[in-house]
Amino acid sequence: MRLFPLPLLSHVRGLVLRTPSPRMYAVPSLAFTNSTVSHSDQSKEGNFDDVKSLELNEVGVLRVLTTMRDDPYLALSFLKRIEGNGGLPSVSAYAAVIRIVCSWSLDEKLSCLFVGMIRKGEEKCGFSVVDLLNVIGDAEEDEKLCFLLLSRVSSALVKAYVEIEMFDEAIELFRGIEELGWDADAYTYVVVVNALFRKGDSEGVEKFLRKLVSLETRKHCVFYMDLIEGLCGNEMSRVGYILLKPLREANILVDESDLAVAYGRVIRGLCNEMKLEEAERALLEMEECGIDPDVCVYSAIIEGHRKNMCFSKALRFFNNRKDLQGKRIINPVIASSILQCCCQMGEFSEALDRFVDFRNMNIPLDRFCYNVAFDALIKLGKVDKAIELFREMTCEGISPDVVNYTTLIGGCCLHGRCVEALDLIIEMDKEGKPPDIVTFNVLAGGFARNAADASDILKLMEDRGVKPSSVTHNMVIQGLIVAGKIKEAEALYQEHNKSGGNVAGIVKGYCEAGRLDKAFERFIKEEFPLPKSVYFTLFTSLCAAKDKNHIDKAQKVVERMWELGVEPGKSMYGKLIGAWCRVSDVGKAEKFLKAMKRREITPDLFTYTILIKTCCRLNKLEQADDFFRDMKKRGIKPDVVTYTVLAKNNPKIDKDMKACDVKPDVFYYTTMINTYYRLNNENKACALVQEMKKGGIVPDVVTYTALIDNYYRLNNKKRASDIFQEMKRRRILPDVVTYTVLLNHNPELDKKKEMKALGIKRDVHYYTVLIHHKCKIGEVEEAKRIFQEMKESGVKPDFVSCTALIAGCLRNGYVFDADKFLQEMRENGIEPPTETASKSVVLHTKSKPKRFVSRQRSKKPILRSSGEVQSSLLIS
DNA sequence: CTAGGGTTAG
Repeated sequence: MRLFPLPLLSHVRGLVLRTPSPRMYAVPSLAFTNSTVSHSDQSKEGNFDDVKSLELNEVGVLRVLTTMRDDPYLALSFLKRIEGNGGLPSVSAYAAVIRIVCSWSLDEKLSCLFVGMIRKGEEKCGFSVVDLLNVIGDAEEDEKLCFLLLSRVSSALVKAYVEIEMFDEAIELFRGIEELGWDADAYTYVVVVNALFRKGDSEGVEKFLRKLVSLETRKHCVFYMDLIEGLCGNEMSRVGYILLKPLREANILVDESDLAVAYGRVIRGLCNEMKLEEAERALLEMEECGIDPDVCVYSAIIEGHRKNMCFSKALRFFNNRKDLQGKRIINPVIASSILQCCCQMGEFSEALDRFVDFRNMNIPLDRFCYNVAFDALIKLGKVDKAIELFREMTCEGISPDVVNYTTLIGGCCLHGRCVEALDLIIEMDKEGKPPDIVTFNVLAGGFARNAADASDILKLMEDRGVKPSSVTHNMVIQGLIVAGKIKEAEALYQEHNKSGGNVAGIVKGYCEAGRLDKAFERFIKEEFPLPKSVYFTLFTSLCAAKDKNHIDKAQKVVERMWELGVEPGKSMYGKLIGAWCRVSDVGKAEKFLKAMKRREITPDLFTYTILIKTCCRLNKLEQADDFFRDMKKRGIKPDVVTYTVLAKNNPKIDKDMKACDVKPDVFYYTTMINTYYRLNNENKACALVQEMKKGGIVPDVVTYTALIDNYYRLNNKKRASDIFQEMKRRRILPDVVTYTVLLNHNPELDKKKEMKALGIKRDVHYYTVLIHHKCKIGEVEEAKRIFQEMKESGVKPDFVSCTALIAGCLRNGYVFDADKFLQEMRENGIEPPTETASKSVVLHTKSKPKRFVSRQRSKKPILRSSGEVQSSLLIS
């Protein structure tokens, strides 16, 4: 942790204003005679080489140092040089240098000096730190000056101790300073808090802070502002946050704007440290005190969530803030964060809608916002619109920069519009914003993947003096493979792979082209370590695949990295185990886990949680328990997520969780409550609802939906609809699942309009309930129509929905339709059902593919074969 | 280098 520099503090204290010239090693030989040195002599000649031979006596050294009063760097190097030559500067020499350095406010240098001294040790120095302080003190006659000097020196010493992690010494020394009534500045306090913090002494921190705001030791407002700045600038925003409340209550920050600044700083600090929950809490607190947060606070929180990959949290925050909806205070920074969130979630149309909204609200938008917007258009395949928007931006007076152009050029290339891409390059030249290497790389790669001649672009680059790099070649090679031009890719590879960096393009190209086996084949042949991104791309593609064969290969990638001594990223282990879990092969996962342990790699919380979840899903409860014990044994503390997974099968785990001081949240309670209802223990479930509310945890849509579902299951329609009303009263909007539950228990009530009004799209679950119901009451035509409607609205049928329809057709004698849909299902390679919801189906469909094949081959009348299918499908 | 949790359908 770096404590320096603290620019604001230095500034406030009026430091660093006088900066001596950084002249370091030009040193006069005259210094070694006992005569006085004049400044004009200093640069004349020589160095300190004669120090050893000269046997400078103490008086001599001191006298020389006196002449260096105006040049602290010179004094420092003089001292260093004496030491370097095996000399032993006296305590007085040190004292003299320190006084010089101090008078120039070079606090950092001072600390360095102390660090060196402490490292060297008392023995080797010939004096102790206390000796030194005494000498320094004695040499200053003016009491007031002495006071100041010692304060500053001890502060630097405290800092030095912290820097070499001698926390106790630092704290002790600081207490000494306090007792003597010396004046330590805010910066020193920051250092001491840092020491306590790093020692893990949270009680000490609190005590320290309490004292700091107590009446006897109260300081000036500026001090506290500096303190907060220092804490937040050094990753101790939490401490800064703790400080706010007492400061406010003791009315120390009288000026409201100071309080606003302090809160703002703490919130921004918390966001930087990714402590978003606390940041939001601080924001609430701030508002409760009647302080208006400024726009930077909002953008910090939104951007913090985004960087944390919590996109929906960012959006939720934005949507729920009234003042942000009041449009008044949205600035381009917030706007671009929000747009980017949408894009990173893959919601490109949403991003565009919001962009348009922003624009209609007359919010000033900058080229960052525009860039996200036309990138979104490109991702949606609307290149023309993207170009249009690009032009509009220019009309709005924002002239595009190289990045804007590059985005657009990449977009053109991605959609096969190389000519336009090239036109844009020409335009860039005309506008005096010549393309850089990134632009050219994008263009060359884009040409290649569109089967255009990328070598033209390479030539163009050369002519321009932009030298193609290995990145360029990789992008072209990758593009060629994507375009299916394997031979050309290989040729280019042969030509440029001298440094060995271009397999990347080959492997990535095959990955992108979906030819994972080919990619793996090339990869495994390489004898030498590859760039990390290659391992990662290949590994990720293999992991994402559905069959075990590919996951096996993903594992080989990791093993290869081990062999070659390339450190796989931490996340790769967890991802691989996650992949094995996804295909329900806990055996393989466990085997790999053992290999990890042999390498002394401890699986992390995520990994254990995935394993436990999978075991629970597969009903291997003892094994889940084994993992649970194992993680505890290894000192990995299960968190609320782990407990949620366990609670699904074993609600009694609640005791253990509370014993471990893990706080339940709304997810956890929802699971628990649901589990107890399923176990027919309504009392316990109700008790939990109360406990949750008492604990200040607010039930959300999911909780309410679960409650509604469970009361319908208990045949208590009244209670179910009461809960639905309560939910509405609390302004918690139902979602598609809520409506699915309602529909499932009241199949006649398709609340199509109501949903539309709320902007809720019907999903595959919802349609399935509809289809199933229509089939059940014999309205197969209607079911077919709904199935069609579903497809037309862009909702992909899945295994369950198809099965429902086919079964319904068969049951009602629509044999031809059943066959038609069956075939359609096969053609679409319908994904197998996922997760627990369809566990029973998985079990029953294991033998299904065979039957499908035999049916196809036999070409016998549909009736018979459908009968076969029927037997496997109609198990309820 | 975006890995883990809650509610719904046959």
